[in-house]
Amino acid sequence: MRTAGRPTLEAVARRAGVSRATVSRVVNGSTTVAEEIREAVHRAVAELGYVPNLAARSLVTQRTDSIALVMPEDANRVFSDDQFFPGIIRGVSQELEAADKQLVLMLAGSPAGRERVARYTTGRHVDGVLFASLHAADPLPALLAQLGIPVVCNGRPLDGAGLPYVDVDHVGGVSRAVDHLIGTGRRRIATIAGPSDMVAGIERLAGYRQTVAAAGLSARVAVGDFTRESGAAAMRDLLAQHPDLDAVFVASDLMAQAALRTLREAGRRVPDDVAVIGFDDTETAAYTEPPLTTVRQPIQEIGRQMTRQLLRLAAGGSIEPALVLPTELILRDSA
Amino acid sequence: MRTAGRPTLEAVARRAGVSRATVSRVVNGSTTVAEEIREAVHRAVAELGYVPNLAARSLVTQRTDSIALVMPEDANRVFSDDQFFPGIIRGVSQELEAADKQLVLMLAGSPAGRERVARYTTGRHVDGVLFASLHAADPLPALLAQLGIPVVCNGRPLDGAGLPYVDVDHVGGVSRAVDHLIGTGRRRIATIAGPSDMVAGIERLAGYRQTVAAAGLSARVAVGDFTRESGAAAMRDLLAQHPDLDAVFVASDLMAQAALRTLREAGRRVPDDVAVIGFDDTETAAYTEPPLTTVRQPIQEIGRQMTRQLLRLAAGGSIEPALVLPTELILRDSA
DNA sequence: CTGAAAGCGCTTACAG
DNA sequence: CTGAAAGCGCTTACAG
Repeated sequence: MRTAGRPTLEAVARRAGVSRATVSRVVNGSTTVAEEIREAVHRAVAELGYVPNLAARSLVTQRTDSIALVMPEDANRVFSDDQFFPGIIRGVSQELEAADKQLVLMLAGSPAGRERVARYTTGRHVDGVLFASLHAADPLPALLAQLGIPVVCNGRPLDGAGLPYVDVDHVGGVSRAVDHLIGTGRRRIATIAGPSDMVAGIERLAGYRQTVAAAGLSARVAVGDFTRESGAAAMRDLLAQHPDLDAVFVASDLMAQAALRTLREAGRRVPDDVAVIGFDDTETAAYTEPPLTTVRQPIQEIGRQMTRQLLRLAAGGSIEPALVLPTELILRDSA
Repeated sequence: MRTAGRPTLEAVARRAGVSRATVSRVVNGSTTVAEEIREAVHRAVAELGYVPNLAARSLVTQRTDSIALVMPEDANRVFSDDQFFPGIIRGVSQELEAADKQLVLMLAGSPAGRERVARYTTGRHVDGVLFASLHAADPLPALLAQLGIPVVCNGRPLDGAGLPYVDVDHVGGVSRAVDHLIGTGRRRIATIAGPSDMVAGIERLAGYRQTVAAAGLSARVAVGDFTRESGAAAMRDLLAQHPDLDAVFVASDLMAQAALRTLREAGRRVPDDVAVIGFDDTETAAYTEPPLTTVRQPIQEIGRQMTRQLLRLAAGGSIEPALVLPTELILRDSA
């Protein structure tokens, strides 16, 4: 690729008849430059089509004006039609756009991917790192934080390292859902839980357990991994083991959609025979058959808040160690 | 943020008792370094936890090892549960990961967003630019190409600038779909087209028109913009204007899903009263009610091919100006 | 308010 | 095979 044509600060300075320092000041919006000089510089910039070389700027400012969003997941999971990660990306983009920063997206499902993330982020190529999800006690976030890189996680980190995070009120949402099932007369309430190595899986299951227990009901649990296939398999298991169930709380909309289909195939009517409640309130929920009652979590807002926290941190400010966003029960036809 | 702790090449050189040049060679895998010196350097790197500063490297190499994926769309469109963009992102990520490059994601739905993209990409912060979609005769890709920045587009650019692109065989796919409808006895075949400022919208409509015309049938057209809401509205229009229709080819799965629901609400049975065929074959298609017959396009493969082309271009190689991937009719229950 | 100069952390001809 | 030196394109104290 050519470097040839691209004008540098130097060229602008010559053209405007000023020093490089002055051009730099004007380009960076310093107000201490005389009006007419500023105009001359702007003219030269326009005439030459000057655009600052960001690598050079980064080298001296030690800032890159970009941040990384790490998704420690399989590409399959991230870009199935699960709306979770896209929602996070969208929230992050919005805040970043407002702050005029760039988004570097990093998938890190494989060991090689994690290696790349570590290398890249510790290489100071970004001003901070956002983790879109976390599995088990992933050491990477704490490692980065230790190297002085600002880090914010989605979901409370399970390693207890005290990193800042944004999360939602899983337990409150689930218990409202289960209470709704109980309140409408259901007594044999099962759950399809999320993965047990993720805080979302753990907490939603805990919410279910404590709510059924509080009502004196027994728990019936099958476990999925938030994918549709796992939801269908879990629903089949539940039907086999607890053929008398009359309701199921499913820890994600996608798994719930699969559960609805499995129930239909098994000849169970929803909600007449079995009531179903999901979790997420992604767009899919309104288009299932029947439309899905679900616990809404503000996915996009999670992305936005994480980003705000990170930018504050990167700017040297201090932030609250945890932000917990509310959840809400959305009633449709499935329960 | 601190610069303090981070070791530089200089530090490694001192520790290993060699020059910076030598360290640089070892770090970059040059083979012309004596075995024992190389080992000493590696040891020093490990002991110090040295990671190259990428901005400094970029400044001299004029490469950034990252590429931008631009989505000139509303965030709404990109991250609704339309699987199109996520599929592209996924394909791009995979190829980039293999090439050890970074992905910078840029939404550019708004004028301000487009401005940012122009500034950022012309600022040489990336080695090349991928356009995930294009509207009307967008001048941005040609502008970048003119500045010497490698560009590859998804879909044939409508400005006729001759930029390299990757696309799918829209017309072939659609005509197979419409022929299938005709072959199964449908005669009053409508279409819900995509946006008329996008090549995918234009070509799929053209494929529909020429196939019904070839069969001596008349066209019934409503236009959507690939979102579900637009699909529902278009379906209502079609029912109002052509209550006798017995089939509809819908230019995207998401619009088709909405059309299915609208038909159901209108009391039409699918496929008995009205046959429906979509386009995309995203995961959603298998989960609609009834499961959707659709034209599959290899979305992820589009992303991969675009990326390969771009990397070749960025490496100074030459590429084919156009790559057209095949489409395939997937039969399910809706037609 | 403006400029000369140093320096950010690398890579790469060029000698030897 | 290795090192001294120049240079990539910026920003920022420091003087004046």
